[in-house]
Amino acid sequence: MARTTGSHSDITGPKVREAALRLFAQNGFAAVSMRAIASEVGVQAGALYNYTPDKQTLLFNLLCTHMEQLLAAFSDDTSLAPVDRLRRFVDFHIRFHADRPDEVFISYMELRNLTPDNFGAVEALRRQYEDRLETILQSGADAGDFDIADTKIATLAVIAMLTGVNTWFRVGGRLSLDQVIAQYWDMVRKSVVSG
Amino acid sequence: MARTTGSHSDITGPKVREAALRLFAQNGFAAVSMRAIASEVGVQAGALYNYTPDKQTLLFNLLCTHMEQLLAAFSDDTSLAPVDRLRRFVDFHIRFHADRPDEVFISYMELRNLTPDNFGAVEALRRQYEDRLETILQSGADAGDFDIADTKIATLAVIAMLTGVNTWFRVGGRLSLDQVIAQYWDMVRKSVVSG
DNA sequence: TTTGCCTTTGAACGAGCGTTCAATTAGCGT
DNA sequence: ACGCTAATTGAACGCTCGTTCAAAGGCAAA
Repeated sequence: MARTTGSHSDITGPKVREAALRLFAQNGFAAVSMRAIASEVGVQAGALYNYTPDKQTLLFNLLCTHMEQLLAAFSDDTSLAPVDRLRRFVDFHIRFHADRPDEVFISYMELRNLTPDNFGAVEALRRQYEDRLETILQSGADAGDFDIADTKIATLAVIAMLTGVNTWFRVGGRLSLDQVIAQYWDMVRKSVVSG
Repeated sequence: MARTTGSHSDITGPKVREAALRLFAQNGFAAVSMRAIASEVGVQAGALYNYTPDKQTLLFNLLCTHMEQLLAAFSDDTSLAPVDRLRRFVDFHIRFHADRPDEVFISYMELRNLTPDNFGAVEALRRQYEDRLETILQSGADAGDFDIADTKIATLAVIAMLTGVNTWFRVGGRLSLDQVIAQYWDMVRKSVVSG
């Protein structure tokens, strides 16, 4: 049985993941050494291997956890009108991603550093998230509320547009998050509603 | 005077840049060794240093060249109506980027591997390109053709949406490039025109 | 106080890294 | 045919990499 009181494991474990997340986001997976992560945590490199079998798995767990939290955090409300479901999605997506810039960054930048198996697992989670939006767009198209030539393309277009916020938005900048969300919602709504 | 006929320099030089571009796009700058590039070209690693002072400059030149070609390739026609100028921009952006997936990829993924000076230079070029679009949006807003709360945000939103095409579009896929452009133009137009 | 396990250290491993450079090759101008 | 020089080789430099592991440390239970 693992020790609880006085165990460093419960402290060091999260610190390892936090340091890896920050450093991967800042410098890129390939450019961050295990020694650099260990130094950030305050231990020697060898100690990291109590918390991850290897560097690859460390990255994979960060990406997987992020995607799972993303999926768990959004719940569609199919009783609403499609336009309101879409509004909720836009609001959620921008807020959730603005809260987690590092996780979002590595989720887009470090996919190629995953082994094929790990990449497949993360891709499947991402596709699940995209499907949530596509379902909303399809509902609106079926109801005649939306005018969309191809819902798959519209899904990817909207997500790309919304996720782009993360490349420039900073808390305390010229615009508040609410202002940003308002404008993006205006653009997204107009881009899909029937003309 | 450099030799021309029979000189390997004129052959090896471009081959080095092409190999570096492909490998950087495929595996990431940090994960590609000079020996890997040399092997792709068919020379030893030392020979690369006839064509670049170092690995960093090799990356910088690829990004710089790409941005300069992008700026040189698009010319706005201010005599057209704003909506037509915007249509031309959307068409150009998607086509130009779809033609150069590797260049676009490294231009977004490898910015952080540039030294601060080199990063600044590439960023300045990128901002120039963004300004081209913002000018168009501003003209349309001034003329009352567009309804845009903040032209800077709209600029970034549109570019993010359009550049997102590169993450999934493949020649020979379900949709032709013309079909893709048509739908993106429809969405972009609706997202900015007066409602 | 002793026992026993969890945690960490610190050294070591083989490998690969970017870069340099003297020596060699090979082809053009003469 | 020869000399010149651009182009390339191949070895070497010092360094960092991910990972392993025997040894040591430290805390809880007995």
